[in-house]
This record gives sequence, C-alpha cells and structure tokens, in this order.
Amino acid sequence: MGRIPCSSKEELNKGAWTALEDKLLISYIQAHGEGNWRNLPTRAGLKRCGKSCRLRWLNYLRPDIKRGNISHDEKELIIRLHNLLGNRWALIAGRLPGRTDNEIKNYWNTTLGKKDKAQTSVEAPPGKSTQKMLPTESGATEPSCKVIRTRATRCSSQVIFPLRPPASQVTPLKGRMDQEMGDGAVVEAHPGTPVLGSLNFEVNDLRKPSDGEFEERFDEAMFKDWSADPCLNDNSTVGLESFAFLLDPDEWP
DNA sequence: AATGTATTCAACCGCGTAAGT
DNA sequence: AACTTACGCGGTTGAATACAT
Repeated sequence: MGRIPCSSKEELNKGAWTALEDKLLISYIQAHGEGNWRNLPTRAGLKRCGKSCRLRWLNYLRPDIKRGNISHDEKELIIRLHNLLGNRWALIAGRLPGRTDNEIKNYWNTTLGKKDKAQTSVEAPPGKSTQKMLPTESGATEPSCKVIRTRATRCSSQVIFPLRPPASQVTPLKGRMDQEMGDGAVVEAHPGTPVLGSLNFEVNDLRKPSDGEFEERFDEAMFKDWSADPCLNDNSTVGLESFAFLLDPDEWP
C-alpha cells in the first residue's frame, strides 16, 4: 500500500507538546472543527502529523475532558465493562462521559489490571494462565470464558448467538472463528464483531443490528436488567443465565 | 542530599477497517 | 472488483515524577 508513516517525516516534531502547539491546535479546531486530520497540521501551522494532532486533541485538549480522580462509581463501571468487553477501551470510554480510551487504558493497566493480576496469581498456580477458572461438576477447573480477539478492530456491529438457534435460520458466519473456541466462549467475528453467548452448537443464526445500534445497547439499564436488551427479546431461547459467564463468578448467585 | 527503583500517563507505533476512487 | 488512503483502535514505550533506601 505504501502509506507514509508519521515517523518517516523527519521535519515533524515529536514528543511532548508545547503550550504554543496546544494553542495552535485548539484555535484551529475551534475555528474549523475536528476532522481532516491529515491536512490539519499544515493548515494550523503545526509541525506534527495528523495522527499526533488527533491524539492530542482527543486525549488532552478537548474541552469536555474530565481528568484524574476516577470515582468509585466509574471504577466499578470500568471493571464491569471490562468484564463484558475486554480491552475495548474506546467502547468502555464511550460509556464514561469525559473519559478517554487512553486514560481508561492507563488506569486499568496501572491500577485495576494490577489488582486483577495479583488476585488471579493467588487463585491460579504459578506458570498457568491468569484466566479466571470455574469449577466443573467433576471438580476440575476450566476457563469461565475465553476471549478471543483480533487486534485493533473497530466495533460497529455485534452478533448474538443464542443457545439453541432455530434450525430454520442458517446464515454463514462471515469472519474469523478461532478453532480454540469452546463452550461459553466470547469471540469476535471479523471485522470487529463481538459475539456473545454459548457456542455449543453449529455456528449459524446471526443477528446483525444496523450500524449505530451497538452503542445504544451498552447502556446502564443493560447492566441492571439484561432482559431489557431488545436483541434478547427477539430470541426467546436466550435466558439471563446464558450470560452468567460474563460476570464475576462471585457475583452470580 | 544523593541515588536507585517504581509508578504514572502522554505520546508513539503498527495494524485493521471503512470510505473513496 | 481492486486498489488507495485516512481514520481509529489497542499495545507499547519512555520521560517525568514519586517514593524508598
């Protein structure tokens, strides 16, 4: 493809932004709005790549950004959303007004992630996976769920697998299905499509909501009552229990 | 006070996706 | 349909700062 990486333009500034650069970027965006990041630096008189400008604006200069002091409620929400979505920082940030994906990612990696790691290292023997394990009927343990994910994918749609799909509806899954997938897996159909539910059946019966629906579905009400989710109402075979694996086992009765 | 170590977080990097041609 | 390009994302890095010795 031959795209020129930001870093190859040697005349561009790198590293920390100066107050003057910030001022130039803010005043340009205030006058012309966001977008067209590629041409923005030249027009704004900045020796930065568009990518860098975008990042600086989104993560630091935007007026609606809340900085620091993650509240207890926000922390709880981050933990729950992370349980649900994994490292989808942008999606998680979308549910936390004023917070950026970068901030949440940093917060997780420095604070919550460490706690999680410390906890799992106590639960799991050294050298083994830190994935949470659930006891089986036989007394052995198995992963509570698997999260298989491609990297840096955008989530613009979702696919829900019911536990027992109607045999009449058969649609081939477009995307990558990892062979490692087992029962109760959370997988991500390619491109950027999270798949929730058990896969203890042949892969068929997809529901693909229209663009924009996805964001709407992850709202606070959803965490209070899964049954409120309209995509579940369409499918009578899916019970709340089928999502138990998404939550911390300790919290599930 | 000086030095070493740990932590935080802004910024960079590379890749996947969507949109345009 | 194939190719190109801009954007957006998650992973990672490294400078700045805080803390410990």
